Amino acid sequence: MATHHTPLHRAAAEAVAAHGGIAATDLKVEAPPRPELGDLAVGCFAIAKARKQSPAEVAGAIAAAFRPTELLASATAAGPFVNFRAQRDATYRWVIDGALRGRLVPGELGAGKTICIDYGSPNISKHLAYHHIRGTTIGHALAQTFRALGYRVVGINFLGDWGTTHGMLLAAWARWGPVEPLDVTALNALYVRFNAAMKQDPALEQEGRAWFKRLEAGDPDARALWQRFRDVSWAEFQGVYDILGIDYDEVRGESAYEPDLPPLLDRLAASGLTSESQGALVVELPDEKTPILLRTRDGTTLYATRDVAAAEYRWANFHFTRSLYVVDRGQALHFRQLFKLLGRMGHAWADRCEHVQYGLVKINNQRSASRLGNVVLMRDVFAIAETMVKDLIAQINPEMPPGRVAEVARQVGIGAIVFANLAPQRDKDVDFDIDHAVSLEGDSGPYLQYSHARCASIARKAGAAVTGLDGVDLGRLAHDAEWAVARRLLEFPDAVVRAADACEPHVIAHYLLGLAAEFSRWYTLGNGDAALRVLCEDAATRRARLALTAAVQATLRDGLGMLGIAAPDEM
RNA sequence: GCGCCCAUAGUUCAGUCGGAUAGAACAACCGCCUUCUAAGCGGUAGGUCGCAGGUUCGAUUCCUGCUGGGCGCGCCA
Repeated sequence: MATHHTPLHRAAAEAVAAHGGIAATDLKVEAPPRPELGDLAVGCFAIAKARKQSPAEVAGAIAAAFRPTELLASATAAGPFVNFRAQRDATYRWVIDGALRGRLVPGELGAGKTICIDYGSPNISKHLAYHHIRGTTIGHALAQTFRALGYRVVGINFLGDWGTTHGMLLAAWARWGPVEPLDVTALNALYVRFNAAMKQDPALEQEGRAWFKRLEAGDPDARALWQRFRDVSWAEFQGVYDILGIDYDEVRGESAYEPDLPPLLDRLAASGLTSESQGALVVELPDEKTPILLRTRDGTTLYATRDVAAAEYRWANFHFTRSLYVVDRGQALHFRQLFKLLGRMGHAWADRCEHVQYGLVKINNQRSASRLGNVVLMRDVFAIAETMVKDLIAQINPEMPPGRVAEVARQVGIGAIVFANLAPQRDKDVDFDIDHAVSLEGDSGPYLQYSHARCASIARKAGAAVTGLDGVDLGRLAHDAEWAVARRLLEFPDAVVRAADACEPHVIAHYLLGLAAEFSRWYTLGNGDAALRVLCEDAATRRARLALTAAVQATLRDGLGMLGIAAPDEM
């Protein structure tokens, strides 16, 4: 079952389906491997099976019976495939008009649907280390993508601000505090020191647990100190989110669910799901070797307990179509158990919850972890990237005013880092390497931004911006390189929908690389032949090429926006 | 031991709801700045798609086994 997102794809599928035997929505419409074969291809395998004929026979019959339509000019059979050629004028019109009006992607797809996305969600009192970039950028990209498709998105930062870890910090403060001025670096150092000390003296662990128990019991001193740690941490995190352009809809940490936990535990006990094991409260789950723990033998709650409460809160408040947890793969077991538990509690919406997992960011081939202290900070990598871009601009574009340089250097530097984290599939581990993370050429964020800046530069030089197709003679777009660009634009809707369905932003990242490459090939033709430039002599041709350029620019801008990457007009 | 994930060019990665000659980028080599920004473009070279079976008209894609690597497996999150 596939839904087609452009009228051309629908027309091609219908032309084949009209021959009988299969529904248009069951036909895959794709681009042929080589442009000389055609613009859209439909394989006749399924339909041939249904009709008990050979695929080539069916393809031949469909091609022979084909009559041109407003959108499709011709159909030819090539073995088991029917290859269609599009009517170029009509296609240019649909695709350019759609891109200029931001309506290439089906923006009504998510109408009336809500998607909760839990992403980022760092622990307070710890650094935002570089490895946090992965989940943060993937989650933000998904939020932006679903928004573009018309979904109501609730971006949630489920701050890790509760649990034994925070008791340990209070214990560390009691031993070695106070620390002034207080910032996340100081808090993180306390945490690392406490973990190191705990290795020497296991009794410290109990100290940490005792402090968390005091915190959970509402001890005013513990609460006040915890609140301060939380405020200091959030201020730091927010600075980073601002740089990344992230604005959460909900910042509700684990602590927010604390009042819900006693009644939740009562309800679970009453349901008969829970049992006691070695002093802890657990729930046994089908096909799981280990139970899920909800309360320690000390009587304090756990991550899983608060996750149940948070899931119920999200359902009660948002009635989500999907509830996504963008969290690293290491927590796969936890989420599998959590969702099973929600199901056993009778929540029919449990199967709308998805763990959107991603691979590790490794540093020097090691897993980075705050508690070990072997971290590279996100801010430090940002700073390196900005400096690299600044140097490059000084060489390439020395006339750019200094204030503008600072802004663009940040946009491009951050863009490079964000793109490097979004380009591989989620599941892949990525090794941190500064040159790779801040790649400025080849398949990179800056390459996309550069292509966008070139489009913008052409528009600037042309004077008036193209806002519509009135009076534009699209028949002037006669070059195959221009057509190749339009064909690529035609694939944007499907790329966006696929990215959203699979929660895979890299689909968009790779689509944009292809679009930028196609545009760059076209653009470069003008280097050798002035008649092939967008800003050529002939006014009517210039208008048509400007419209196509504007469509590319808009699509790059929109696509980069979905990835959470800025699209500067010059660089 | 059990579970989950990964394995494609020297390197980093696309392609995998089975389908037409497996694509980019980086690195190497050769070209293109009187050029709308060369952060670019063209070309050459580089692949037994980890191994072995199986299903199929057809497998890099699905299934099984194996090898190699990663992660996880009750009181952290």
